[in-house]
Amino acid sequence: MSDNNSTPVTATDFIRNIIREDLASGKHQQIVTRFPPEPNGHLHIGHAKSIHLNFGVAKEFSGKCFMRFDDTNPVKEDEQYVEGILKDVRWLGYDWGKSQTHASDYFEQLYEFAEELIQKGKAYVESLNAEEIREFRGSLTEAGKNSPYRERSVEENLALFRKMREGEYEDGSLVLRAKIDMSSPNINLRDPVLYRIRKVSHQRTADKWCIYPLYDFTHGLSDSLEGVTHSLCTLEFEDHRPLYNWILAEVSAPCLPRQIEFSRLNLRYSVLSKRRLIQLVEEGHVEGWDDPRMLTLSGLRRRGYPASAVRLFCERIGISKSANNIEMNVLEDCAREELDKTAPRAMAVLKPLKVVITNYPENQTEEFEPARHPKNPEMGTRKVPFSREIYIDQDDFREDPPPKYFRLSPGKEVRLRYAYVIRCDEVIYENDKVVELRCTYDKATRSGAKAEGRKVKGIIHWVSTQHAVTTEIRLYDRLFSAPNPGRNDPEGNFINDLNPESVEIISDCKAEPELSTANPEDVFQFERVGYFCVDAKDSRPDALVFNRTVTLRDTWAKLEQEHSGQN
RNA sequence: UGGGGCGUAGCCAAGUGGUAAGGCAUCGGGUUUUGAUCCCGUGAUUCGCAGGUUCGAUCCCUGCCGCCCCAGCCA
Repeated sequence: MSDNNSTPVTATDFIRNIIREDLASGKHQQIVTRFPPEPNGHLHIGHAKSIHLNFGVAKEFSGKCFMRFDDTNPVKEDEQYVEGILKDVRWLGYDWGKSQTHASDYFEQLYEFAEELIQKGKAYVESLNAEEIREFRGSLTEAGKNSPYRERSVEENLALFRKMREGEYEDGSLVLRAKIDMSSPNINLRDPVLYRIRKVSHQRTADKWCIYPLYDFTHGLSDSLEGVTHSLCTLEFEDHRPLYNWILAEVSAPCLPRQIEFSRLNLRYSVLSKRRLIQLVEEGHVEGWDDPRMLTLSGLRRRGYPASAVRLFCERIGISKSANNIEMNVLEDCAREELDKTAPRAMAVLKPLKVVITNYPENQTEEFEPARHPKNPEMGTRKVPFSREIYIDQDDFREDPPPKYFRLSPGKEVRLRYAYVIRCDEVIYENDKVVELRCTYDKATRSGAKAEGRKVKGIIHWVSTQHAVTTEIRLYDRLFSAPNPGRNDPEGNFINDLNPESVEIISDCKAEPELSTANPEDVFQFERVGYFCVDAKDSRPDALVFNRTVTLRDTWAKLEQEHSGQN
């Protein structure tokens, strides 16, 4: 968050409870956390949960949070992701100060720890190949077997390991393994691999190394080196905790952080695994990582979600260890809540229907000056021109109105927001299609004037045709049409569950002139319709493009749907 | 059928041996020149199931059921 006020500690979850106890008992004077992404993809809303937890907790308890890149696998990682990740975390509102680190910063120390393990007879160089290692590992129900190389002498192991570092062996020919217990019921303890040979250049250390440590060896030691007190990660690492603790106990690690696991985020009608996100991008189902339908941070941003809405979302879903499947409307509602407070209002007609006000003078124009925000006068006012010809939305007219339809229909009246009450006198057709409405206005009903006895229930938005700005609007909806994409496919193929209507582009929308000066990422509430932001990539001053962030709540649509559902 | 977890309202989620917070959704009602916002009200005789301990159990014990994770030289 950009403000410097300390956030009150209001959230209560099992992790914060542990931290409070550790602080109260004096176990820790200051808490230290870390957010450790691997630079091999972009951040999504699931990462936001972790960022919000790690940075949030550090801030709440006046601690510190490291921004650490877990870059131990150069074949998968790329420096280009680092920049994107940093940008996303910053956008979300977090600041790591000078505490940006890389696991690769510790390669030399990690190597020393590995030698220490060897010296203690707690690690050995393995000559079995990958397939043999797998076979020797046993299965979920069968114990593994000791490798024939398990009892190599310390001297031999040391010599071999040093030569591994020197580059004397080929990729995959040798690995360093921890010597723990091949019959452990926890497979992670069956002599896990600690180092492998990869003669590839690392994005940061270049060709300095040809052996790289694996996650289990690296993570706890990096935590320890940074003085992390609480190492927060997701549930799938629970089984790794004994190994995490084993490594820290066996070497002279500076401190012993406590790993605590929480459940990862699942959101209905979406996929969040990195693998699936990559597939969506690579197979072209979306435009890219920042496609507004993607729940990546860059996608949400481009969609128009303010960072505060994402933070609010993280706040609402909480932290626990139980499996969860959050309803999409929770996310959407967070956007509404934040945007309602901050978005200036404007009128825009998505699907224009021409209306001629027959009793309004031909060449007359007048201006209304409504507030930009109904509850926030500091946001000022805007000028909205009115004239004889206007556009209204096709949705706001029905030839044959259903019950409780408050909008325009033949012979009926509505109020034009901020302007006059009009009555529909005539409907003009062209090939059986309604193309124009002829209406008359009542001058006495001018906005602000007293017009007693005129109770017009319906209020619709409009735009003066001669003053309108033509824009493109992209109506986005959820990317998937199934609550759990891939769930009902035998192969788990989630592509079939893509929502074919996740985007509708309409190119001739009409907006009030005020919008002509809008800048990329500006968000507006198009009154009665929804929240829209200026697309950061495709919009140009003379050819505006808006993305729909989220619709307004629409009780009428709900009502109508219920009625039609009954028929 | 090895190991590790989880199971409190539609969706999240606190909680404790003493009689079930809160949020979102829902459904009512009020305000409103956005069918928006806002405001008020609304749901668990019950905490996966079955036993047991106890004056008393969601919380302790036993058994059962369901779901998730683990056999990368990925993280």
